[in-house]
Amino acid sequence: MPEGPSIVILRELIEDLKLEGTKVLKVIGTTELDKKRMEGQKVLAFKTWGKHFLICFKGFALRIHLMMFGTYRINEHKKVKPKISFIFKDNEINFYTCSLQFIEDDLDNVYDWSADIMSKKWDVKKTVKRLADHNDDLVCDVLLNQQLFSGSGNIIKNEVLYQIGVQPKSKIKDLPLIKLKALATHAKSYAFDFLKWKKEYTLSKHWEVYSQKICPQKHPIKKEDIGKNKRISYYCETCQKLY
DNA sequence: AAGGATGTTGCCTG
DNA sequence: TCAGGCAACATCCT
Repeated sequence: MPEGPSIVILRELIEDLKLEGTKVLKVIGTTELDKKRMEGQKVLAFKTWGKHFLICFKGFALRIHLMMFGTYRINEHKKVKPKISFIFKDNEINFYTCSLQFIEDDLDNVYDWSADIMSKKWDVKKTVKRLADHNDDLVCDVLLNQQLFSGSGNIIKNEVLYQIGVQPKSKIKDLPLIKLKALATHAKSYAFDFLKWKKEYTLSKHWEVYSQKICPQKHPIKKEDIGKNKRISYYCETCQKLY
């Protein structure tokens, strides 16, 4: 379900309901969090930061993270009980298998909005500069680093590395500047292609390496657990260079 | 139809 | 003491 673009789709769907400024009438669900706290409160805004979906109330916000298996339903529900459900006058929003957390601080203190690849504030030049602090990191790890590429996940990581012709095990310090720029540029452009394809239900048709057995050039694809978190990297040893 | 995976946290161990 | 490893969470597609 969730890489940054999927969360943007969720936000857009909810924005269409025009619920900002209206009150939550009831909050139910299996979560242990204080649901009463949100009842009768006006939603000031729905925001996203990378994979985080944020419901803003006066003085606090609820952070919803769909993790690996999270789902939601808008004005529908699944058979299983929701983790949390927001009942409005004419609408209901249900979230399943997600991680929930209240944020008490001002969101501007908590989040660097410019780190979100889906944000207008996200910037190639600035990201390339920031990469200088990650010289010893593998390129596959920086693409999962939510402080640098917030919203990027394993699909975006693998597809971007194929697009720029770089193997996941390459270290940042070994990449020529042009590849660092390509890394940042393609991360952003692929995230927006992801958004477009996801809306068309054609995302998986566009995968060139992720979950594939051969690359577009008909070479075999390697599948290997690489990096700090041992996430799966799919890559082509021929089309992608090891620096 | 069993196995794997779009993610993150926090505990345990050496 | 701290970094690394790994379980836990829980669902759906292949």
